[in-house]
Parts: sequence; structure tokens; C-alpha cells
Amino acid sequence: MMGRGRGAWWQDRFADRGARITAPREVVLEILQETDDHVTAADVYVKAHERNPSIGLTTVYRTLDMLTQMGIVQKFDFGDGKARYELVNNPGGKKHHHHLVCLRCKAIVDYTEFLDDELEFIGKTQQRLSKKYDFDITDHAISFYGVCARCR
Amino acid sequence: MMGRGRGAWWQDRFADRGARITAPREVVLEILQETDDHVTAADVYVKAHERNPSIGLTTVYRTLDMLTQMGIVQKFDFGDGKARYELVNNPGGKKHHHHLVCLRCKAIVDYTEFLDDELEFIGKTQQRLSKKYDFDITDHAISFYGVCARCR
DNA sequence: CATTTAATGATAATGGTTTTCATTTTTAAT
DNA sequence: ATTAAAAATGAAAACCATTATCATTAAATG
Repeated sequence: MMGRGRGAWWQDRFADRGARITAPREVVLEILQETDDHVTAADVYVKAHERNPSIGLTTVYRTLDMLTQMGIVQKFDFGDGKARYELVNNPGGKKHHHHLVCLRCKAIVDYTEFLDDELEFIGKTQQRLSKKYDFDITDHAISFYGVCARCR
Repeated sequence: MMGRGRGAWWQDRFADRGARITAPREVVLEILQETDDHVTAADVYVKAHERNPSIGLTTVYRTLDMLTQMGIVQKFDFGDGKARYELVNNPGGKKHHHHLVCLRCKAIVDYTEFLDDELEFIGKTQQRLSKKYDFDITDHAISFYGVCARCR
């Protein structure tokens, strides 16, 4: 139903990198796929620990970091002292979106509108940057900052 | 030469907010204007302390935070555990730019190219978002993520 | 099965950032 | 000016998310 064999879509990416598919890593991926929020490492840890009490916080951090480096997860910092994580491509989950951040109360609005123009612009820019700086670009993030109605 | 009276461009913004123009704040602004880097709070503190040893680290943090909320400074987190700050509009300083981040070594490339297309896209999107979500948008950030040549 | 390598988890340590609180400075009022 | 009220400051302590350490366990390899 997805990918080759009976593995999930991300398993091939692990293989390419020589990373082992372990129980804790599977649990973390599961959890990320089930949520639509920007979760913190602690959030993931709590849920992971419920399913498998042997999973430690350290491993959650390490796994999230690995996934970030692989481009499977995107790491954000909205300014409240905790990093947030979310799947880059969540099949059947939340779709591509960007963020609108209130500089006062740190509220986050996820917007999915107006992405048609973006597609063209990002595509072209990514290609140019990629070539000029010899980067293997896998992702991007756009954030707008301002003050929300309630804080004004 | 700039703004009204003999004040710097940011003084009016302070007045509007009822924020006082104090010596430590002036020093922090000076320092930010003199650099083209993404400085950490500690960086600013060291320089500020040189000019006026009575300035404390706490005040530097508080000032940077205030400036961020006012939209005068942009705060970044590139994933190395320290927040970075830079002036949004630095007259005579570094020009508008965005970032290309290596997910492995966390190297940052500031790019200033290809901003013509951006101008149009960002302008339109900002206006739409502003209206739809009732946000007073003052700034934006675009980041591309990938793996640099050396890490590949 | 044996061996090597990777991954894990409990704990301790780290360190950037924030809180606390007494003091000082600035502004507004008298 | 003098005084009273409010804002800003700084030293030190507290916080807390994240990372390093290291002994143990699990997985891949031949």
C-alpha cells in the first residue's frame, strides 16, 4: 500500500542512511503521524512512554534530531523556549503550511492559503540557491511576524 | 539627518510604546547597528559591557526581547542552542536577506540574491494574510534547509 | 554462534534564559 | 526644585530544555 514491501514510507530513507529501524523510532514516527500540532520533545516523550514505558526522553530527543537532519521532520522555535517538531510530509495528515507568529503573545496561526504563488516562487528560488551555493535543499519555511488583534 | 529632532530613527517607536530611552538601550541599539552578523545575547553583552561596565546581561536580554516584540529586531534560532538577533532594517548596514541552513553542520548562508521575485510574492501574501487573520504584519523570514557540499 | 557496531536509557551535567528583588533612574505631579 | 509614582536596572539565584556520559542491550554481519 505504500513504498516497497510492507514497510512504511520512511523506512527506505532509514535504509539509505544506514539507520536501524527500532521500536522506539517506530513509536516516535507513529506519534508524529497521528498529530497535527507542533509538538515538543516532551509531548512526544509522554505519548511514547505511554505506549512503551521503556522509551527514554534521551532517545526521543535523539530520534527527533535524526529525523530533522534527514529532512523528515522540521524543527521550529517560536520563541517560547521549547523546540517544536512536525512531520514535513504527513500523508493523510496536515498539509503544507506556514506560520504567522504574534510577537507579543507568541500565538501561532498555521495558514495553508495562498500557496499557489508560493509554489512557483519557492521552486525557482530553491533551484537557483541550490545551484549557486551547492546545497542539497530539501525544505523551506516561511514565517510572517506581527501583532495579532488581541494584542493590539 | 534622521527622523525628527536629533533622535535616531528608532526613538519615535519607543515613544509610541511608552518605552524610555535609556543608556543601556542606546548602547544595545548602537551595537546592533554596527554589526552585520547574527549576534547572540552574550555577544551583545560583551560589547555593551566594554562601553559601559555597569550594563548587565539581564538588561541585554530584556532589551533584545523588547526590540523583538517591537519588530525592530528579528530573533532566530538556527539550532545551536543560542538565539541570534539582528536588526530588521539597518540603515547603512546589511541589506535584506534570508537564510540557507545546513541541517548537518548548522552552517548558515545569508543570501541576498533573487529577492525581486520575493518582493512581489511576499507583498501580496502579507497583504492577504494581514486581512484574513487580522494581523499587523511587520516582518517575515524565509529559510531553506538542506545539506551543504562539505557535509555530503 | 561469535563479533562488531549501533542504539538505548538512567543519570548527571550543561548552559542559555528567566525570575527575583532590592536599588536606581526617569517621569510626572506638586 | 521636591516629591511621589512608575519604570528600568543589575546581581544573584533559579529554571529547565537539551546534551553528554557511560554502562547495557539490541541488531547486523560473516
